[in-house]
Amino acid sequence: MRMAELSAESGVPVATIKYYLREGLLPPGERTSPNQARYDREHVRRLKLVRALLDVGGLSIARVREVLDGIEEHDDIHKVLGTTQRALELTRIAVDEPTRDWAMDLLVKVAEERGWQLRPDNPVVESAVGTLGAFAALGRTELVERLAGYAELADQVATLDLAGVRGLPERETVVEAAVVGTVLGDALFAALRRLAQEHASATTWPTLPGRP
Amino acid sequence: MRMAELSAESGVPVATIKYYLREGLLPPGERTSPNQARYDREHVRRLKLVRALLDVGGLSIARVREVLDGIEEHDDIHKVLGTTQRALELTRIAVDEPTRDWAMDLLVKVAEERGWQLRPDNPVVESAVGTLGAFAALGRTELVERLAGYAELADQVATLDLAGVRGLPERETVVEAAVVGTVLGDALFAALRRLAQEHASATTWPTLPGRP
DNA sequence: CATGATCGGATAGTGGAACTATCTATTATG
DNA sequence: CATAATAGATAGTTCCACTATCCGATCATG
Repeated sequence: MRMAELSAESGVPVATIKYYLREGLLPPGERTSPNQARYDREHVRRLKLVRALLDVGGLSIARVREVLDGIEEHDDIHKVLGTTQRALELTRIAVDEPTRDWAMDLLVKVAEERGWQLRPDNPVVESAVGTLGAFAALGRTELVERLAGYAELADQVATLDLAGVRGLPERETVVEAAVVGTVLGDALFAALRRLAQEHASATTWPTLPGRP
Repeated sequence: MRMAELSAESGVPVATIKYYLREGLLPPGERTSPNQARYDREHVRRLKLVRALLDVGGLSIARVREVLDGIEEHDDIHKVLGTTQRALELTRIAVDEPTRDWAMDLLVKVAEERGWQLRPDNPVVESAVGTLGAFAALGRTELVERLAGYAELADQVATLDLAGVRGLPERETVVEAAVVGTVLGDALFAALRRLAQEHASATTWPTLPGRP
């Protein structure tokens, strides 16, 4: 397979493929002569993965490279997932000290309840605290009453997530499935949640009208 | 309150506030003379909302404007939520016809199971189909077996979401709470899901090592 | 009431990200 | 052998979210 075919197969323009090659998102093709190369299904597959991470996952080029490098090294699934989670760089919002402390306390309490262990260097903890802080800054503190409920549901979702990667044949498959599941999983669940919200909203307020 | 104080209060630079004013993300202050204006707590609050939508929600300036305009008009909570969901513009990925059909069939089946009604002009449906298509393109079709499970959990999450906005005093509060909940809720649940995944992963593969 | 800081508003500039286009020298193909 | 495609290098483009600079008016202070 040559460049033009790879482009046609994947739907990615030639110039863009060259850009991804330069950026290290796509391994170079197999050389057939000093300035010619050949590509295969693996390249098509990788290209689809890159587009999914970019378009669906909303990652930047630099983050995609980090994730892919993590898959490549694949010495420990936890490390790969750690890299992936870091690459997703959820939230980074500034919040004042008291709000931050409030949010951290809240999270610690819920985590204890669920048996989660929070390591302070975990960027996900930062994200969660930042998001909780943003809620608080907007006056939505009644969230507290529901947080434990969300945490319990998150546990159930995570169990389903794990079921999806358990029992896969090869370890590289496991790693890649975990990455895909992590990145695309958010987008999928968010969409399902919207549909469910619409349904719930329509049944709760069948024809809630204009002003009170 | 004048510009400098508004900036100090919100942590947003003066130049940026002016930019938001130009872009219509922040209503103009109350005129005290032809070229002076005064701002109040509402402006601080709005500014925090804007930053949350930008930083946590990851919306673009243009999308934030759409959402805010939706809140302003607030004639029907469903319309506001519709605008918000459109503004979140989840996924937009190209997928070939057969894959698309497969994904749509799958989604329709699950929606019927749950009593959700899918209107074809709903952009969320587009998102869901695109994401499912991306999974399929990457060979992760075993997702099918778990989709109904995710949908059920999405229903439960949505029920919790609704509980958070029900019983709020004023209707503008309801609308704003719904918007905040929709945008920040994704970020929060994604973070919780990560923490839960780490927990589940650590207990499933306590010390899963290098290569097989 | 003078004067220096701050203001609103207009306009222009900046830096990063993700491509996209052009060029050159080579290689493949009918 | 003529035409087209290729790899690789470099430069250019577009969009976005700011950021900086000016200007003339206004405020706050002594």
